[in-house]
Amino acid sequence: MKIATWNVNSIRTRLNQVLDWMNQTKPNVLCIQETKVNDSLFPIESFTKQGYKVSFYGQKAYNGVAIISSSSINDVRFGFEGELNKEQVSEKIRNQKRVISALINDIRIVNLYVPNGSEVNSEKFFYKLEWLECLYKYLNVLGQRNEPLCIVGDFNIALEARDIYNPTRLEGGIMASNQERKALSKALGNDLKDVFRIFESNSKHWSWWNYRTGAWDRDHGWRIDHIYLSQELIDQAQSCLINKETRGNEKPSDHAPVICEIAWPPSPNEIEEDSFLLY
DNA sequence: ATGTCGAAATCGTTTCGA
Repeated sequence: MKIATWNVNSIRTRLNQVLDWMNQTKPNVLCIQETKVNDSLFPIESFTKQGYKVSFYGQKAYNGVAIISSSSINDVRFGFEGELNKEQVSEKIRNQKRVISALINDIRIVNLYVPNGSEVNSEKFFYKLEWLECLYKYLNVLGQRNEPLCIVGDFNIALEARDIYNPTRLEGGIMASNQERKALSKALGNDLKDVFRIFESNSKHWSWWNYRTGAWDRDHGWRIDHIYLSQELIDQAQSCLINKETRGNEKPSDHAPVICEIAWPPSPNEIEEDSFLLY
């Protein structure tokens, strides 16, 4: 099973690039962020024509998330309020459409667009920290349900020095501050693992290059798009790659897709071996 | 400090967010 995440920076502007990439890559599930479109204007048919189902949670101009899947999409939940009660999610958090989740092949897929935060200690920065505290509560609820978890998205945070092209200069700044890193690490807890780091420990693997400053040409990138898996899925993970070539397209998104492959559902053989190990 | 994008409103240039 191939699960991918991609911040497309407007699904309508990027539609043909996304369809081309899907045609080449054939993901089972593609989670997209920054769709920047009202639900009534989402280009549903472009995906259903290719045999995919689609669920979305969007708004005009900003934000917006969607799940596109070849298997049926079940128990779709919108926003943090899909799991938390109203007192736990403030109105300003509810107003930005950044969270959608669903059960697909018995995996709870969560698609996130974490706020950018603008500058450390700005109003938007504190919004980001509040949002991450909500994420912590949200993932706590999910963790109690015994579903295999796959949390993907644009996290707008590089958790480690090796995830940034110039850590000396950039650590401590937005997307690499201690406050953001601590808040995200707390939200993720101990069970969820960044599947990319299971297969690749070196630096210089990026998923985002700023449109400004010739970042792509200089390879000045950040790895801020992640796929986190709970243990039973990590055990079945086979690969995790960043398709950076899409960043070289004409009129590209500033983000590249990240895709992981998981042997799922596990073969009957493996299930037997697992139960044997219990004895 | 700034570069470039995408979308919306103020409709052709400006503003916001990233």
